[in-house]
Amino acid sequence: MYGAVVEKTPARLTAKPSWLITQLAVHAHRLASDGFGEMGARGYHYRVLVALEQFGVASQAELGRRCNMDRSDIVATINELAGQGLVERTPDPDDRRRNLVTITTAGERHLRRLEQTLDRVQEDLLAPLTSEDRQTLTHLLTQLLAHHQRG
Amino acid sequence: MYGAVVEKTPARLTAKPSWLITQLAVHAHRLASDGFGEMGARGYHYRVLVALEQFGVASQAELGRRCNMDRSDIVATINELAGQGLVERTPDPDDRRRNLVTITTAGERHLRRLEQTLDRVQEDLLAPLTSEDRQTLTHLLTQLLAHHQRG
DNA sequence: CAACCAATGTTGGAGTCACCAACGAAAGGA
DNA sequence: TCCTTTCGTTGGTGACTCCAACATTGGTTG
Repeated sequence: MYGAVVEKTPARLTAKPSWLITQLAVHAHRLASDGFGEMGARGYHYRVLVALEQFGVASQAELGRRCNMDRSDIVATINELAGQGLVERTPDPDDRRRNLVTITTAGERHLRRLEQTLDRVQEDLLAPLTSEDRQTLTHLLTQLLAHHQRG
Repeated sequence: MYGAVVEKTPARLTAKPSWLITQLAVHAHRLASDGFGEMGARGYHYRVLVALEQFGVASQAELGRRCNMDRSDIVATINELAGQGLVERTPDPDDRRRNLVTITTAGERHLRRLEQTLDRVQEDLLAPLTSEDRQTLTHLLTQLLAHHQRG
């Protein structure tokens, strides 16, 4: 009984924060994708809906900046969301370059369901941590992210 | 002077650990990819080389388990590494299903350079944190990752 | 006003990473 | 011997990130 020899991944890897972060991101992404996928959505959809619900009508370029998404990816996302009747895209009368994107009531309803799914994901993701540890982790990550979004 | 109106991303997003982790992973990945890219490598190459150097000769399936990679992605990676003379692939005489993959001295040299690049990445990534905070973060992330790789 | 520059939406692509289904060959256990 | 598992391989898919180019429009400056 030597115990199952679960193949060990190199310590050189597991010691590196970049490894820990990216691998954990894989799990986070999988959890979220599974949940979103069940309702025909994906991460991009959620991001845009949240931004719309939080700040109201916005141009596509604004949405891109707020959600950390490329303009071209916004186009595709809005196409999909509009196709499902979750947002509406109308030309801005004050600036004919822009489109104004609004969330519909169906979109808000959809967002609420996505939100619930994502809350469960957070729970799963942080399951082994005490609430104090979760707070510490969130604080450290926030610090790091803030630093990298400016510099 | 209202200050630059840097478009704010929704608090609903920035409060979620899954958002923080995945966005930070984006930065980590970008930093690492930039460094690796300058020497014609990518993450998969590094992972495999580290595993080989740490545990010696291994079959492709073993490498996949150690590096958290799909068997099919191992094939492509070994093809590329072998094409550059960084690893060698030879059939296992004791098990004719397997290939034995060995790192070459050129591979070890290449790995050392990748390692240096990645060390700089860790520095960049964690720049704003004290060494104590870094330790805390590493500990928390390790806990989480361990949990999600079993369950 | 004219010339220039910046922003916007859009198209069409790229690369990385993760993952899946299927296959033949080979090994191992019942 | 059958049955199952493992292995390497091929050939995909999807999500996310990012880039280059273009025409249209807005704003600014000479």
